[in-house]
Amino acid sequence: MKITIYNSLKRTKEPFETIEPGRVKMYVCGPTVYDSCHIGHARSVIVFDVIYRYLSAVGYDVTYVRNFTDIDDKIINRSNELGVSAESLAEKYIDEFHQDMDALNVLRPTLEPRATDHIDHIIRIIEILMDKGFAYASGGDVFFSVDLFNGYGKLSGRKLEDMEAGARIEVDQRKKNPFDFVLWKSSKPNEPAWDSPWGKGRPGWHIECSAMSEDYLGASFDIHGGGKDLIFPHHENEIAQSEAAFGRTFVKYWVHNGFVNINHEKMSKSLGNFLMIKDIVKEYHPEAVRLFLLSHHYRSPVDFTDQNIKNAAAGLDKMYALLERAEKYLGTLPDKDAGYYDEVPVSEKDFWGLFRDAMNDDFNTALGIGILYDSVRHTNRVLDQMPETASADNTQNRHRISNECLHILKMGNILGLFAQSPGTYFKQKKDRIIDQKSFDADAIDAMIEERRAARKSKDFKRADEIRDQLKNMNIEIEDRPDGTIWKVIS
RNA sequence: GGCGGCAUAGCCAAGUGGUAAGGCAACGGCCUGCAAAGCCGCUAUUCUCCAGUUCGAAUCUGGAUGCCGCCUCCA
Repeated sequence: MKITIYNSLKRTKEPFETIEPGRVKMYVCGPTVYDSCHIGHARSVIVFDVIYRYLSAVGYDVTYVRNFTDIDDKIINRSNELGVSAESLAEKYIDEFHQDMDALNVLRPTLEPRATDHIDHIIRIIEILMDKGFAYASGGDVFFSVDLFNGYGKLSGRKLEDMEAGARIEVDQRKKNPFDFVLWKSSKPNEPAWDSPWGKGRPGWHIECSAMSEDYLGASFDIHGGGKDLIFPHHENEIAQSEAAFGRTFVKYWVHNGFVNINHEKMSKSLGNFLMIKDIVKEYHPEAVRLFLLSHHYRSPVDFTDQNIKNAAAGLDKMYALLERAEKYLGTLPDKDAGYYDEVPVSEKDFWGLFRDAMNDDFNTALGIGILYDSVRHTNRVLDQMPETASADNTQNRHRISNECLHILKMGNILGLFAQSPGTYFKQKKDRIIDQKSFDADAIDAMIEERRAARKSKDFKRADEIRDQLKNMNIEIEDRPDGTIWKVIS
């Protein structure tokens, strides 16, 4: 089955055919680094991380570029407020971005260019646009003339004459058309500035992406992504600039992810309900955040609520519990890149194949996660039918379990799950809770030991008393063949 | 005003013409000293409403209602 992608430009799903066979060139708009990243950034980054992982996994040679916008009005304003240089402010938030994304188990893209490293290239493109008559200078600013670009509005489906110019912002009188946008912006004293043929200034927002994408991917490339809000004006303007300058189709597939709401409300400054990544990962496992976000189709809005994220966290526990069980049985889990044992009958369902079908259909991770749950349940069922430890069992059964785990690990690898060993996962989780709730782990272990002794001497009354005591402390115990474990009920 | 999206069980959520995935919760069973975990079963004759196309519609068309997003250098 071939991959289909929903193309925002055509408003329909299309078969995915790369410009160059076997190669994918992908550009995704990264953050403007003037503040910490919130859950919305996480979604966008994770969505494209999964697309990157998947395309790579199925054999494409993927060049993935994600930029940093490190010069912009917001950065300048913030740096003035804080009394630090724009450069050091950007540096700080680039570091923080990396910390957040590493925590979320996001792979680094092939390249992470910064706007300020591409000023020369930006100026060259503006010069091309001036030469071709698409741009005009006024004062120290340079504007792009939208009326001269045939096809302006094709991505966002807007017609210039239908839009309410200046409905919400004052129209700049120097513009020939209110929708003309700035390519080069003259600087005020003490603002970061670069020399240009039009005087000292800095690039406009949109032009940097045209420059950086052309630099690393060429004038035409396969996939351009970003949040839905970027469709207009950012991506519309990128198309206009790049196609006007280079005379070629800019991007083949436009991919846009939906928003994250918090308790049914849009995140906004006025509501003050921004959820920052660094705060979320203090409370929830980063992979639970991934599982939650990827449980919805990437184009749909998702609603971040306590209930929903807890649901995902419980699901992740269930998956890791199965992996722990299998690991105990096998001694060690198979490597995700290992081959299947083909001398044992493959399970009645090829879960990895089904997962691939789901991903091939416009990266339907929600459907894929359903298949992942299916395979977890199936593997639990198979394990139920086998002796508890591998020592008493035969090679064929071991290989069968190994194959099932391989399916699960491969799916997890695409979704960015199961980066930890089950042992580490559960230990970290427990340590974190002990730390947060100041539990005395030794005391709990002592109670469990006392209960074990009571059970051994058939004093079930005492054993149940201890269990009830623990339950009152929000601790639940589980008697396994090889001992009793405990966990905190959340 | 222009453009776009969404409405599926108590909750979350897949599903774009062939008879409703998956998760959570609830309930019944197996297992267990009893639990927990795991497994099995059960849980929407039906997909906001009305009309139409079709042998057949959650899926297509028209209309209604409700909710949401973009048109602000917000992912």
